[in-house]
Amino acid sequence: MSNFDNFIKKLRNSGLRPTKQRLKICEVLFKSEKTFHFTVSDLTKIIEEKLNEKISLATVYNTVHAFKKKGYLKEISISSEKSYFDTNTSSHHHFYDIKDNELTDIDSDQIEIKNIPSPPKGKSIKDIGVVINVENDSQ
Amino acid sequence: MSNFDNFIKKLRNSGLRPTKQRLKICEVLFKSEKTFHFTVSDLTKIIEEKLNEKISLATVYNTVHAFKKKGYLKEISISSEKSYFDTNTSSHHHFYDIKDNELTDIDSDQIEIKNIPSPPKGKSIKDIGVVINVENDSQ
DNA sequence: CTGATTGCAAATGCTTTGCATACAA
DNA sequence: TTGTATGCAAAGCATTTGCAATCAG
Repeated sequence: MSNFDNFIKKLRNSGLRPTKQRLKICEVLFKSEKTFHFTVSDLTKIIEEKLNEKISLATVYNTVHAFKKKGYLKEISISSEKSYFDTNTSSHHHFYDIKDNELTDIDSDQIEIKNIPSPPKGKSIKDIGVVINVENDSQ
Repeated sequence: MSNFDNFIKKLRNSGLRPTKQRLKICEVLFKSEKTFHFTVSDLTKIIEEKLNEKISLATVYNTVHAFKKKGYLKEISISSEKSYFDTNTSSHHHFYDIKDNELTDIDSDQIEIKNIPSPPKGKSIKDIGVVINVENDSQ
């Protein structure tokens, strides 16, 4: 079965109509096994430059949010300047290069967090995110 | 010595002229021992409502950035929706209530992180941030 | 057909900029 | 006096919204 058919199934299964635009975006995001990080503007650029297609910005936002809601994407809040999305939706952490705006994944089991303090009264923990800010050695 | 004089010294020491606006903002941010989190719009509102003063938005941004650069404030990137600043400039972590947009500090030594993976080649660790997302129990 | 989706342009919200005016030293 | 800082309005940018046109089922 081709990727294409998989994407159609994937979308159908979650109640999203497999439109041309959504399939294009699937192609960019989920074609490879490799996960990656992107901003909406990255994604738009890829669609325009690599695929030579034009999808309305509103639709890209729309789709990214739909995919996020369906759990195909995760939003990462690391920089106040840029809003990143991650095709790796499993619980994991990140290295973040402040200068280069570059994200690298860290497997969840690669880091051990001990002594997690109890959350404020009446609240419970939903998720833990670790960001390790890094910088080039020589500069 | 009054707070006021302290603020003047503080500003002078870092090469910032102690203007009326900057002193007002110091008053809001550093009067109490307690540290807190705020957005620029929070800060503007406090100045207007509590102090009954009017400081131009541009100046508020200006000052917050100047204070950040001088190390009097820290910027926290937790939510892609809001940009928070923290009067607690020591290395520490946060609980974050996604629904209420509420931040709570966690002391740095309250959490132990083990097995910190080595950073990408040629980069070194500058800082580690842990965000524990929480949610109200009953909803 | 019929509701979902798209695309455009306008609107929003936050932040920055340019520049004349006011201020601190 | 001289360079800083302020304040305003305009500009920028990312994101959202409204709505008519289009598409999928």
